[in-house]
Amino acid sequence: MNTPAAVDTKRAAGLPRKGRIRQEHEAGILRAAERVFARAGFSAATMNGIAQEAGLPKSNLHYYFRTKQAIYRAVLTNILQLWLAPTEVIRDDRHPGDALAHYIRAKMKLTAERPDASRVFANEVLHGAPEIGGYLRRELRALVRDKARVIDGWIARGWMRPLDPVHLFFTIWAATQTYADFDAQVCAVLGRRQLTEADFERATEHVVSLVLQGCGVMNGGPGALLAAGSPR
Amino acid sequence: MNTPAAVDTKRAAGLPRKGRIRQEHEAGILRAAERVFARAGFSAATMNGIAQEAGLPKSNLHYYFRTKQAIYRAVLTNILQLWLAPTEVIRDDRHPGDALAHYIRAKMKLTAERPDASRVFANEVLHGAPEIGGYLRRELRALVRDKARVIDGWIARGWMRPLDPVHLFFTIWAATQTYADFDAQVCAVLGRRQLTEADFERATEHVVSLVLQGCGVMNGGPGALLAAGSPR
DNA sequence: GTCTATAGCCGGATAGAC
DNA sequence: GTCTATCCGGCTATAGAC
Repeated sequence: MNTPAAVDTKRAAGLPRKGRIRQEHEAGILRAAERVFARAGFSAATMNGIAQEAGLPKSNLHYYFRTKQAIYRAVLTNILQLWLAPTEVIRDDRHPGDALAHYIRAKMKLTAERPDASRVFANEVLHGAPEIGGYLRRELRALVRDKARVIDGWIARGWMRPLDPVHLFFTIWAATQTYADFDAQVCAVLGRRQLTEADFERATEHVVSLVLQGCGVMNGGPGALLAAGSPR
Repeated sequence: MNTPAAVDTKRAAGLPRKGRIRQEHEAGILRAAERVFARAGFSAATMNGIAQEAGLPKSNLHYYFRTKQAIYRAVLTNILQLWLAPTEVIRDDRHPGDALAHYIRAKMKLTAERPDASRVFANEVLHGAPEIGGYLRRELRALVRDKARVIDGWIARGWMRPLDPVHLFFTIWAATQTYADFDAQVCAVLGRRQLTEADFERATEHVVSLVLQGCGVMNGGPGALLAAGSPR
């Protein structure tokens, strides 16, 4: 929605080209909105709250986006692109120990760096994905089907034990995103006020080693993994 | 809040004993509220919606619970008890392959049978656990500490590989509850309108085998586990 | 204990001056 | 393009008849 491509589409349709100010304000609004939606969810989030977070008067928001829902949709569109990019490393010219470890690390990095994005997405799906349901049924489903075929290839070559690749994705998504979405619970149990970088490193190595060993692959790239799985 | 103990407390404090009608209506309201809060979250849920779901006029709700928040808290209290009960099987007179498999199956059974409870809990934690944060920091944290000690004992006896028991809990919770909380995403990817019993069985065996193998234990009780590792 | 009517507030959206 | 003032609908909560 904010990409050059989208701008060109609008221009082709005869709408005015976006000025620099407009682009900057729209981006600022979306950043603010992501924070507010993450904290409050869609309905408890207020235009006032977003406006304050963005440092603009409320009615200015309505100038750039017609409705609150339009802002929400734009935020989700940004997130979806971010979310699926890491799957790129899952390709059948790679070894699963390498590819899966990279994938999990990339997902966990996103979780650590963009927790608000994760929470907005979680909230949307938790309430039935009213806005992005179609996207999930089309693009996400097709993507998972492709990647599942790659994993089936690895299994056929004996590089990992037989398992259901689709459920493997569910588990990886859940295990990584829980550190953003359920942050409050994780902090409560760990006795932290907020998660440190060290916490995230520990969490990452935990998930990587559990999943790799769970899949029956144990050479996870540059050494780091074996530390966790050595005995036994 | 609805237990006999709570009633007695109130009586001791001089408040009127709960009549049968009152108990039934309160229970009906809480059941309805769980569904509505699960679908909409706290703020988008309306007293009107809960009243309709419960088959009562709106103002009747205010007779039994002073505020919407009071209903919400009562719903959460019920859920918390439900949620922690399955940890009971994690005791050091059991073998991890047995105990962990039972625990995961119990959690997944709850997820399948009480998805709304899971979603209300998820929504609460996702938004920073404003109501149950104290409970999580005290009771949940203490419980996890105890159970982590049990798992450390299993590791010391060589019954499973060394890993961080606390993060293991995070992973198990995430991997099981995702089938309720992210139900919309799971359905979209699987191409289902809603998850069948067979889907849940498959998911359960997937999580059990991934976690047990990931923990380096492979004798999971009465045989059932090994089936999951067979070809698809 | 139940229900109707309504008070009172809040938030999204808009009109229109600058 | 920006901002103030305001409308309007919907929500929680309560008052008070039955």
